[in-house]
Amino acid sequence: MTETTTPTSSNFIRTIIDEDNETGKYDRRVHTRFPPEPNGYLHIGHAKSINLNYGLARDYGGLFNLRFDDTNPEKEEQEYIDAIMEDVRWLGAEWDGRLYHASDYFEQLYQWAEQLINDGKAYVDDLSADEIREHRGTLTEPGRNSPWRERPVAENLDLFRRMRAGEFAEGSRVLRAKIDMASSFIVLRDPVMYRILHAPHPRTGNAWHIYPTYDWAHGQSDSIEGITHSICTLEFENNRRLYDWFQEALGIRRSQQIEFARLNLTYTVMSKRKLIRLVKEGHVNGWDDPRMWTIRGLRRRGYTPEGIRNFTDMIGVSKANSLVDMALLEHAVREDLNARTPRVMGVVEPLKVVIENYPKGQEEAFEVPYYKQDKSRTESRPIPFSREVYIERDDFMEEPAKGYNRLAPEVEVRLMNAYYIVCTGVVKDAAGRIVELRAVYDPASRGGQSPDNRKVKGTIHWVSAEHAIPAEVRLYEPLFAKANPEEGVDDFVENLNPDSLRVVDALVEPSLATAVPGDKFQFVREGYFCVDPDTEPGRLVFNRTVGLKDTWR
RNA sequence: UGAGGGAUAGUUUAACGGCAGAACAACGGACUCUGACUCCGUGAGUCGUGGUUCGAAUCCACGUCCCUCAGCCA
Repeated sequence: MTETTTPTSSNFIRTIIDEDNETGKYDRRVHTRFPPEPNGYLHIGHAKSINLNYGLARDYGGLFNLRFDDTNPEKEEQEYIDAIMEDVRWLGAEWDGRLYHASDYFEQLYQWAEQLINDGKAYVDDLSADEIREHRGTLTEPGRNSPWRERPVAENLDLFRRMRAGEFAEGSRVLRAKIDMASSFIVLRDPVMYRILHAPHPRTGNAWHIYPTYDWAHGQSDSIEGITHSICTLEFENNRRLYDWFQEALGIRRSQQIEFARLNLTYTVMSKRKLIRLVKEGHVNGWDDPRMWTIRGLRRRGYTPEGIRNFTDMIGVSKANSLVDMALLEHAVREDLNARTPRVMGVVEPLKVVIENYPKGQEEAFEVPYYKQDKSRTESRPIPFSREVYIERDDFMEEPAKGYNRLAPEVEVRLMNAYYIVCTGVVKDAAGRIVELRAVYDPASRGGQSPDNRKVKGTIHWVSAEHAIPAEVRLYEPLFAKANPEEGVDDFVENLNPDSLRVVDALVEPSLATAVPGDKFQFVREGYFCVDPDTEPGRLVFNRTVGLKDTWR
């Protein structure tokens, strides 16, 4: 019941794998990987990739690796490595001991580079970064060969070894593949394989003074690990030619790169740079702010791995650029939460109701099941009732609109699981604001059903004033006011939604006193809520994960 | 404007020469001690123009529009 699955529909990648299995291209092996660079936190877009790669391995009886693409020590940190592992694990992707780092292969990569030099397929270039750019040409004009392109093998070898030994200054030389300066694929115009960086690496320390570039490291790492289908995003389509060139030039085990469209979601931005700005400039309270679509943010907000998996299954995979409606994500998580959460009562914006004919000092309790949606579950708890209760401010209208079937003067409604009440009076303050309601109840309707079977228009939730416990409730709206945060402004932060967070003082039923961070509930008629880690003894804090669908209002 | 990719309901996708289907969203109804859930129903689509074919979203040609590439980032 907690596992809500949508059957994974076919997609172009599965079609490719099916064909490969038919032709025996990889001996019917399927081996995928998720290759994050440890320079930031994972977000919902990464979840798409993780679920895709892991799901493929799982469904085809294959293997899934987690591999850190740690080729740039200037940007990468151990802190991110730890956080990423935690998030991948939480999402449910199991790498079963196959945790690797591109840095594990630095020595092998170095040996292969020497092989390419010996084969006349790589050379040390003394040009500066600016000069290399000038020689590269443009989209419409071919590049020019570097004057160092025809260096003898022995000299290349000597220079490359000394680069490794740390003899040269950063930027003074690079190792380049010797391909074709006139190629229409700019990535093939003698791409850089190694740059000199006198920076300590989180894993290899000071062992290296040269570091491989992405293009040089990635395909070879795939080959070493026996990856069959190396899935990445669309912007690497041109790089595939280089990916193939390196594996062919080396004569090593082949793997194939397949590109898919990255996730774009309404009301969000996905670029690392922009995510970092949101955090660094304090527009949100950290990477795990529940308004963020980072894995940590979603987790804190109350999203579940199953809900996220639902979502990634629903959106599918293709090569067309797209913008997914946030409503899909919300639907996916509601579906999961609906199945798994206990139903409790919490009043988000309380309005007191005094039941005048209920004896002062009297109290009673109603035993109410937690899981009305799941007949296999029988847990329940007592909910206390007394003369004064709080109901939702929204559940009363002094002059009810047409079609409104909640409480109003002279109108009878059911207090869920308790009694029928009729509103008999409205108390206002000097400013005319309603501060309290008077009502009478029907003792014969105990439990929420009247012997005469008369119907009431509505059923509303409540808490006993005397027994309810206060809770801070954080209500969220999208972080941006526009579905496309870039729309109509120079800088996306101008589209930040000033009302993305609203904090209210709520009252919840006493059974919630023992709730601990991470616990999830449906506050009946209000939405799904999750206990926030800010909770301390005596101070309950809830996040509203997502509201219920509402066909009224 | 060199090269590489892409275009199917409002959104995301399926269909691989043979009935254009689903989910989300919208709308209507049934049910209901959650205006939820569930169920039923409605509207809504092949970028354009030609061609091949008994038959085209699918194959071909020519267009249009969108995305990517000129980091010693990934």
